[in-house]
Amino acid sequence: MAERTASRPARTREQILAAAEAAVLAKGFSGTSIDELIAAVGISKSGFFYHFRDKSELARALLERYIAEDDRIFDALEAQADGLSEDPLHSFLIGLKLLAETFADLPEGHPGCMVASICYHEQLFARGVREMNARAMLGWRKRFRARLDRIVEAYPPRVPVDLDDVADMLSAVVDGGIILSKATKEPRSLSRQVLLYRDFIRLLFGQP
Amino acid sequence: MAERTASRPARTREQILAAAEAAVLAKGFSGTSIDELIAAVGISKSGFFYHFRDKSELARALLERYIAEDDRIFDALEAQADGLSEDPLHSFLIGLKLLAETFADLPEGHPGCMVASICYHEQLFARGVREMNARAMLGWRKRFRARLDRIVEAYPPRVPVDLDDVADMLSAVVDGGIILSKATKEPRSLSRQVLLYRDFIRLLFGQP
DNA sequence: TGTACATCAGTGAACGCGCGTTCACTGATGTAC
DNA sequence: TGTACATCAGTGAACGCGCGTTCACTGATGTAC
Repeated sequence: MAERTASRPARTREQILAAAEAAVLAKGFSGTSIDELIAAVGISKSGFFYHFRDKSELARALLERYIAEDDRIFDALEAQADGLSEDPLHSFLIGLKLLAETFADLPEGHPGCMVASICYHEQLFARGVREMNARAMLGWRKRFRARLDRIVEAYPPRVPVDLDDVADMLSAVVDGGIILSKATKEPRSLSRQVLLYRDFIRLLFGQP
Repeated sequence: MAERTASRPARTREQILAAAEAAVLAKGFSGTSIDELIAAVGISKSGFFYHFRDKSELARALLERYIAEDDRIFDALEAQADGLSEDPLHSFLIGLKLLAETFADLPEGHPGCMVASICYHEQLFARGVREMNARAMLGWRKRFRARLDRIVEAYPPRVPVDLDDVADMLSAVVDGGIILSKATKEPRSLSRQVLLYRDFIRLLFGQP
């Protein structure tokens, strides 16, 4: 019975962040109270303020954690795809397929994108948080753009496109697909949207 | 000087809704207080509760108004596009171009999609609001799907696709494009994403 | 090996402000006869 | 045309609860000598 208090090192902070992420994605930042977080984790209110100076520091940490985790996932997916094909187009297409499968494997559907949630709360946060959000989005652009640059060397696009826009479109389709899935309560929609983006890439760079 | 109180029929309700929409899209629903709305409109708190039983009725009215306005905009765009071409594919492509221009004409960028905002607050609202959200999204699917059905009669798609997914993709690209624009603070991104979706449609149904 | 001190990871109680909501009331306009 | 009543579009004051935040304190573990 004392296990709940035992064997709990600095993992409390991580538990707070996990509870906060789920709550914020489901109810928004202002809709999430510190009281409900400490109830979920099993600490006192002062325990929360030991880990975070104030609520806005929680927002910062939440976004930081989300971006790092997201980057980790993309790194792993890209490495896996690159191991399956040396051709830049095929590797990208494989990566998209893997991404779609990752999304399809979430039984309850994707819980939501923290970057998107913060976009719809932007006026609540200090400039630092909004800049972090922008950097994350631009980081994904850069990541996907690098792959597109290698693709166009071998496969000229069949219509003129701005490669930054094509890179951005993956972020847009994922964020939009999440909203589509959430609104319609059809968890599968998200992965189907990613596969449609994959069709676009195939049509755009595929041989005529 | 008394003009502020004069000539103000049932327009107060509309002013409350306009102020609420802007605030909710910028700060989230819980982050928007009734106090700030009545300050913006210039009425007392009881004046607010004369128009809305409670705050959750405001959410319902906000979503209802947003969906109606959105439908009105799409009706107008489609009518305009249909006036410019009788061919279903060309008309759809024209409509997408007009939509992109509409977005490009918003100097501050798109203020946000109420359906998306509510998705990221879903646990806050009663079932009725969430169902309204789902119906709105499915309504857009039906609207765009009807156009795609007419397109495939004349232009067989060059790769096999589910037309509901292709219809959904427009909603996803718009919602995702809004988030992309908001996060990066690049208002033009949204209309560029719509034009990329247009490229996809052209590639998908265009002659080889 | 023992003692002194520092740090870590919290507890418990209190505070005060802002929030959504209620209630009795009101002046202006509309309608019936 | 005048009077009685009803409805519309609010006002003003009060309430109480939940929220984020602060502050003094604490027991367990780590480190220096």
